[in-house]
Amino acid sequence: MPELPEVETVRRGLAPVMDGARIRKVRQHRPDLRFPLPQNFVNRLSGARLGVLQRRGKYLFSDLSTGETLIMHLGMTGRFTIEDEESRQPGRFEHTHQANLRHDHVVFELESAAGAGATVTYNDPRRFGFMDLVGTIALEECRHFEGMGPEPMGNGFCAEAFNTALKGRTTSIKAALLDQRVVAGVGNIYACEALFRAGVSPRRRAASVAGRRGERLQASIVAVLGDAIAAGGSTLRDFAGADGALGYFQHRFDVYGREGEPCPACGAPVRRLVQAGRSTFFCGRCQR
DNA sequence: CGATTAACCTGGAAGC
DNA sequence: TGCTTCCAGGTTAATC
Repeated sequence: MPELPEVETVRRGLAPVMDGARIRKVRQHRPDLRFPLPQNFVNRLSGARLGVLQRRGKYLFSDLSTGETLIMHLGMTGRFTIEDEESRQPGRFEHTHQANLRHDHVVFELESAAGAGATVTYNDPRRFGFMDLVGTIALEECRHFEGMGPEPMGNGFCAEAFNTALKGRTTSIKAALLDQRVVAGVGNIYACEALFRAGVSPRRRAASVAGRRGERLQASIVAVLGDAIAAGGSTLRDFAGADGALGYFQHRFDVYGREGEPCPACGAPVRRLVQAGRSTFFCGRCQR
């Protein structure tokens, strides 16, 4: 469920206990998530020291002292909980409402450089998330990262590159934004929000956006993601931000989930349509 | 070849 | 109350 801002918020929440920590033990409660967990997953992790937790698109990853890299994806409903082992107190990265324990699939028991213990639990009811171990040397070419588009908050994402990626595409601009090869990390919510901010119709052919509209849309993507990250990541349904507070950025969505409500810019009712099997929310008057 | 659709799962909300 | 239907922030194999 989480898109780039939420994954970045998760990264920031986990980093204090994961960066540089040693993995004492891993508990694996089932053989698979979306995919089978790697062979000997527990043994390949146990005893390893974690590097710095990083993010690429909607993926989290951390190098290990073993020469492998742990890659994690949250799917739609994946989330992490931190518990402080010594005090038995939930950490600041606790869900607002109790997660169903039967969906706690992987538990990392960690020990910081200072010797403090912490438990990081991965919970995922729908199991669309996954974890993988790949050789660190071949990380860029691994099946998860190969072909992924530029990081929207990085130097590689500029209007020129964005327009180039859109040229020749006959699919809708909405569907193109969801294609991780065009730009990494944008999902259904922020695709809708970026299109609204840019005043671009979600039904427009992607190729027809290249140009002035593409420049505006590229800037809108950066702006809306930046706002969401600054707000601590949006929260919706079963996802809680790093501080556990629900209802953060969700109140600031201009069009997503607001079918029938007035457009914040012109007052016309926000409309909903289905594209590529996903709901699109937009203003038919502001977005052309 | 690119573009769309169906499928993977569970749980919560809405409708009857 | 209980049952049914629809919907959900993602990805990808299968199909058009």
